[in-house]
Amino acid sequence: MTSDAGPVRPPTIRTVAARAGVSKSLVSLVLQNSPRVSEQRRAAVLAAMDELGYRPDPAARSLAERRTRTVGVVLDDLTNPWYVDLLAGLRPVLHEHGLRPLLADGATEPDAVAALTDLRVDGIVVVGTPSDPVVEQVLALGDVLPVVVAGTRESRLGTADIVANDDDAGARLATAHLLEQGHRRISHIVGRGEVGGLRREGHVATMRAADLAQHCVDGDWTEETGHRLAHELLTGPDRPTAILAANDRSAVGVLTAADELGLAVPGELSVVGYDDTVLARLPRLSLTTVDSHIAEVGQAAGEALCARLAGDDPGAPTTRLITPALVVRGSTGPAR
Amino acid sequence: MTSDAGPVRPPTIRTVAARAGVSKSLVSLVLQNSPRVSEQRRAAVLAAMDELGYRPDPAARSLAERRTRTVGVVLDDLTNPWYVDLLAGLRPVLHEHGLRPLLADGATEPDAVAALTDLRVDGIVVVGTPSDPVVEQVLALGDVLPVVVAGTRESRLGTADIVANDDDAGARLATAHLLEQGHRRISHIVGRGEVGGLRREGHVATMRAADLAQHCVDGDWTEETGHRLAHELLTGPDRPTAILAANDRSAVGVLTAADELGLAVPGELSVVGYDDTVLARLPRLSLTTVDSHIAEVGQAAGEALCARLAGDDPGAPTTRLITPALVVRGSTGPAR
DNA sequence: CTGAAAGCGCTTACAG
DNA sequence: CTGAAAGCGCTTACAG
Repeated sequence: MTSDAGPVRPPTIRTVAARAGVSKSLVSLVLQNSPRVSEQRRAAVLAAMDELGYRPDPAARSLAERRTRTVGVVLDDLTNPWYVDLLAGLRPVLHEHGLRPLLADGATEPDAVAALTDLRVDGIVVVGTPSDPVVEQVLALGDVLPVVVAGTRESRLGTADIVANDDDAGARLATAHLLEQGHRRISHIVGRGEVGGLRREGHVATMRAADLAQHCVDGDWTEETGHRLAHELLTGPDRPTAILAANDRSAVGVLTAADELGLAVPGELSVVGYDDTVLARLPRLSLTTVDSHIAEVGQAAGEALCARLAGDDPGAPTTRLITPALVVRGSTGPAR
Repeated sequence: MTSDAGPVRPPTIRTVAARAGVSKSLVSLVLQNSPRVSEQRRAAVLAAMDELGYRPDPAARSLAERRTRTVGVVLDDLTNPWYVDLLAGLRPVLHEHGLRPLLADGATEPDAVAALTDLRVDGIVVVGTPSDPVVEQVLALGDVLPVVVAGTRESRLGTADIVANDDDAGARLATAHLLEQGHRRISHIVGRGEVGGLRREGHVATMRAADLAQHCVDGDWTEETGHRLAHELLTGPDRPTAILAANDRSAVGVLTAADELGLAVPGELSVVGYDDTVLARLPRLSLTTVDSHIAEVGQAAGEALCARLAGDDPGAPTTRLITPALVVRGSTGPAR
């Protein structure tokens, strides 16, 4: 027969103190690795903690410390592997610094940033192109909270540190690759926002340097739009021999259009994506693309935020660009 | 010139009480929608909150309430779209009940469950086939915390509620579809764990009912293994005319093997996956598969957990199975 | 090097 | 219907 004392409460510093024969404060000092504790008592306290299975209560700690050791991460769409890969780089950095990520979906939840500040996060990482409400709320934050933008250069967020892939350079790599393969009629399906603009600039500059006409059409990052635009491009006059899509998802739409039209890839059409997502790596797609080293972007973003939180970097907002790399697969070949 | 009063502290119930001219406790009662507050004072308090932009501090609330309104979600691999889709169903349910999910990676972090209990989560959802350490830790929990297993039937976790796709039924649907197409030599690439076993059973039972020989080979859910096993099957004696893979990822490996061997799909080989992930929907793959209605599984799991937390269901562990549906695409066709 | 006390911002009985 | 008080489990000056 067990006594009916209700649910057992987990041990507290008080329990630990009693067991170790010291005061509550001493336990707290041990918890924080304070040097002002004798080795003997420290050992006694640690032993007591171990025996009792003591674990500090995060809520109590947050309340007393006036910080939560959590970081808000605003993202758009976890379905997009791009975000998942970036998180894979960000998460370990936060973990090493004793911080936990709290995810919020900026697309479905317009008040994502407000929701995070309600949770008293210590800082915020905005991942990818932020929606207008997100930008507004971040600006409204002023500088009460450190904010880092990861994965996109967002000029409206002037007070935030920025870590992004060098989209301009990536688009240059991709375009140069197509030129080397002898392509001259190259179309570019542009992406939205500043990232889309930067990729277009890199493409256009490279085409111009080669004295070639540029042909850009406005897309929106989605497979559907890539599909539709590619269909138009491939059935119109002066059919391009190569299409540079703003990202892998658009490129997948391009492949679909080519398949439907019976155009061999890369025999009759070369296709390049951007991001090197899992899609690009599928053997059936085998998409030439640009690896944006997105996990590295996430890692650098985490480091930037931790530096701000540590307070050792009170300087002006920084921008750090990660250099991308071309990944040649089966969707590109010589122009014929 | 602004006064240098340090960082402004957010308003507390004390601030609100002062502004509304009431006591702290009254503010707290309003916060909890208590009926024992006069309309007039309630209005005054709400107005004060609004003017001050008051938001309750979750840490303080957690500490006083002795619960955190958070739910630990143990998963294996966010890279797998299956998990993301399940989360999409789970998240809204938790949200409606004022709960927040805290994600933990059971694969990379062996102590995931312990980490979550350290955070004082109110309950736990184990998603997918749990690793051995996860099972051990959940069992060690006893019944101090409600646990729901989502997406797999895990017999070792006898005290937990279970919500899963009816894998047996799904495998029957898939196999029946192949039989209808006239296939007689069908191989099955089995998945690991209980889910793999259930899918195999459904397949085997259907084959047996049709008086056909079964041919199962052990896989492990991955593309690589699917690829390797399919290669063996397709180059061996008595080449199957159809392969049922345990999941979409394995099926992608099968497609790759078929492509390499120059076997037309579905002309010379029909391929079926399971899960209806984004992979299956790619036009270039166009994979016939079984939709496990995984978002619905996530939703039901959330509801089960909330019921436990509400305490209105102190009964024995429940098991709820979601009925899957066949999705016919381009990777299956008549046997020739 | 150690301890007693105040405080973090809430909720919850308990009196009135 | 309302208020004063104690308490949740921790940290942080402040004395010794």
